[in-house]
Amino acid sequence: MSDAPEKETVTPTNFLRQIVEADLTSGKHTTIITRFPPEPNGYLHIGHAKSICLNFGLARDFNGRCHLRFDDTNPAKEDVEFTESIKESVHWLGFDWGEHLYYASNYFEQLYQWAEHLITTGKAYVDDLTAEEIRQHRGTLTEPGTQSPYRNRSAEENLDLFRRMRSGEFADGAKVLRARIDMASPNINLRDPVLYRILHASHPHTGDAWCIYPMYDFAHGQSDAIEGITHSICTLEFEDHRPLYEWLLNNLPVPHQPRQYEFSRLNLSYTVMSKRKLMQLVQDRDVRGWDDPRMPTLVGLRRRGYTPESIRTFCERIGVGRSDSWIDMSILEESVREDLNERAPRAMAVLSPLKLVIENYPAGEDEEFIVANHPQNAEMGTRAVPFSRELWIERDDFMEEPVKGFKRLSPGQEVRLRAAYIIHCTECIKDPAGNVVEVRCTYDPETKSGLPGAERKVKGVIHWVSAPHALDAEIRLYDRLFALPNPSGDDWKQQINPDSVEVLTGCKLEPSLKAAAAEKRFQFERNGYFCVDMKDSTPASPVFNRTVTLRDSWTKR
RNA sequence: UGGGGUGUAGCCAAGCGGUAAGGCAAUGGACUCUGACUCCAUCAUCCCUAGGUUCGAAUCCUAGCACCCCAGCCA
Repeated sequence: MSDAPEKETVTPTNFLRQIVEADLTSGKHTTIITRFPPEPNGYLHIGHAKSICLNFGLARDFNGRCHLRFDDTNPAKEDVEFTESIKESVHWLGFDWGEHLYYASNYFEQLYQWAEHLITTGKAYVDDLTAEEIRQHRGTLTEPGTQSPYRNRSAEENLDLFRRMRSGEFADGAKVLRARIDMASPNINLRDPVLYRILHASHPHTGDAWCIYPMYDFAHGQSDAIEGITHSICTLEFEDHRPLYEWLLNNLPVPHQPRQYEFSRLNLSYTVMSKRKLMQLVQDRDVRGWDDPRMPTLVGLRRRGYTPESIRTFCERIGVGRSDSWIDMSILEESVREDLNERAPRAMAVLSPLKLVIENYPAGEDEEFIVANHPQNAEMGTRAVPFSRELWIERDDFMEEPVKGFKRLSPGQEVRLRAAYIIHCTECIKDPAGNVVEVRCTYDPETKSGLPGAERKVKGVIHWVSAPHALDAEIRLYDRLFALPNPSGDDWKQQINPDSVEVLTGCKLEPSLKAAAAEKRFQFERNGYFCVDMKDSTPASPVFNRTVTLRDSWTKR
């Protein structure tokens, strides 16, 4: 009956969606097939999430499919450790490749045959030049390259040599197979690119079956062709490779002609995204591992408390384009807040405890308040929160001499204890050094939360935890990993934010948090969103990670 | 000084010759038993610059300028 317009979730368009739409309506394709092709040499990060959401999202929205393909052509750098983690992260993010799990290494035999085909047709040759010599012959950006003296070997000789390369006759680096294209091409990728190199290394997936391995360029397009990929989407730095991608497809009897499209990779402020740098942070112990909650890896974000939904929302919001861009961290942060605000049950936790004593509350007595788990969603239920004469409150919620605009507790002032009573501060007690160690106050029994007539307005509301009932916990406060928006240069590690993690012990939690399961997320009222650490937390000594703070329009001033 | 790209608000990003969507950030206000949430309002006479075509240009043309990528037997 409502006239309210449907709240439709519009997926923002982008040039790739338009291409896919056009290809489908024109009949160029009846279904689309995309792929996400990680190299198993590291953990997935938020930049990969952009690609995953793009590729799997396109397939999902246009009733196609998306393959997960490991681009495992370099056994020197790859490891099974990474393939399991990658699969888990893709699933965690919410995508499923179904039966379509592939490895480029599954195509090694076919690729080899195609290499022989190239040799036979005079379009590839075995080169004996060293890596250094090949580099010198390549020319420069402004000068053409020069031909290798081995460039004009006969097809028969090349075939013989290539077969002997395969059989293991030569040492690493002794020979390579190169495409014969154009040493004078202005596109350096076309100056007789290396197709195969000798690598006497055991492969995580093919074992010792091979001692020659195809280069990326010789594996990727053909793998796309074998799988029937219609739209092969990669990042901008591969744009220069597209002529080579197409040259190979045009010169080989492939079963299908995929098309490559490029988009700009994600840059996120205050963090780093390159695998090399992430690896270095882990190896140098600047962080506690790939899943350190400060890392932009998916395992790190997960441990930090980010939800898969929030990361998908983030990827939708930032869009897909071709211009270099730096996404502000606040977009990622706002994406989790939005998700967690709706889904995280509320609880009270005091991070930096200050004792508060209610002088007119009978000693030794206590009571329970039934508190809603979510202020806007009654379906999330209620919980019992104990109250007593001695409470913990946040140190920051008391100021002996309040600054202008301070709405919390100070001598002579009153404030509401969330879900409980209004209290009036009488005095504070200090240690010999002058530090406030205890706050004294009185309460008004008539103002008990929920009581008729208890809605008297007070300027502030603070959270609290009953001291005798409190649970002790460790809480880890995380902040951005780097102090500068774009950590770069040789001294990029000098730019690590020294306060990127602050470990608080002796924090006080309300007792309902006792049985919280690993990864369970909460909003600690007025403090932020927190989750139970999936590795270090135990029922006896709980550990929480701060995912993100609440927006704060007060301390900002 | 070769080749390939990109330039729309502080950060992203729609726009596809008919008179600048949206999000994040920011600002002001309302509401509030979370200084949260929510809500309302403000935020590009202008689209890298300069010319040109056109009744009309961010969109087309020309010439510049700035920035990014490419010289791994990495991907």
